[in-house]
Amino acid sequence: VEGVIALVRANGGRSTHSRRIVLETLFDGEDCATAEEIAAVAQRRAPDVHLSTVYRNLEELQELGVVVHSHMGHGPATYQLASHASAYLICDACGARFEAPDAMFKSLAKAAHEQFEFAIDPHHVAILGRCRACR
Amino acid sequence: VEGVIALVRANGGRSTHSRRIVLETLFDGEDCATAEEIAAVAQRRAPDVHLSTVYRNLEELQELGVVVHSHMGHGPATYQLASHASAYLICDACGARFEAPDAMFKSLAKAAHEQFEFAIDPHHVAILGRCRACR
DNA sequence: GTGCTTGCAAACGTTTTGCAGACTC
DNA sequence: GAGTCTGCAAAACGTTTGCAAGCAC
Repeated sequence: VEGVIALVRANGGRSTHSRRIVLETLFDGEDCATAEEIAAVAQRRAPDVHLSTVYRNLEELQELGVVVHSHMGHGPATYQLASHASAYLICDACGARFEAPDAMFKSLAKAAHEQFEFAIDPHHVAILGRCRACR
Repeated sequence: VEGVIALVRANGGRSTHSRRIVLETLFDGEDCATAEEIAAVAQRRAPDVHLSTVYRNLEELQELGVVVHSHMGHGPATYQLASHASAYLICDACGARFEAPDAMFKSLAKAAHEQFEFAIDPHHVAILGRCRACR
């Protein structure tokens, strides 16, 4: 937490109350929260932390490489610490979420590189499909 | 084109001017158009075809299995005939789009099924990453 | 005091919805 | 005539932006 604040500072940023609370929320909370969820939790500690401030801080933290976002099917984007990032499988019908090990994407990554010289980022968008129960 | 209209009818739908034009646009146009693009093309033939009508028709055609949509990175969703559906790789930086053969997803599909009994739909969301030029 | 940050409100782009009239059957 | 479909306007949704006041340094 303090380490990130130091990094923010090293890049000309400042150590503000809101920034700290957003960061703490990210470290405390479960993985993969939407901006709105993060704001809600942060507001329990400081009611004035505004949703737009959360968005702005998340964007800055992404530029610093501390945070990444991913698109989980149809809903809003979710944010998490870069160190916790992972790929997900999401059921289109019931929303069930499975954390997919990176190894699962190895051969897709290889094929994409061989055929198109394309480097996939499996964390950035969740793969949609159908879970067992919904099939 | 007529076949789909027949299918629509079989499901209690009606053969309207707008419906026909949206369908023709889908068959004529290139793959993967946004709702707005489809509306723009349709409006060249019939200026009154409204964007919301396009959305409504696309949704109905999806329920019938004639059309599918996919999410192409950050932009709006795109629509295409189910028979033309394919997976895509999209460069996060420049937007370059590569059509990925389904075979590329075979081992990911297998792994997802073995580990989670999850059936992936590789067409529904494009895989993001970086193309050669942007790396 | 400089200038980064914030809260708020208002805009944005995409998609959905409510409604009265128009159309298909 | 019954019921679907349309155009339009307005709302909804997630996200971004402009601005004046506030805070960190």
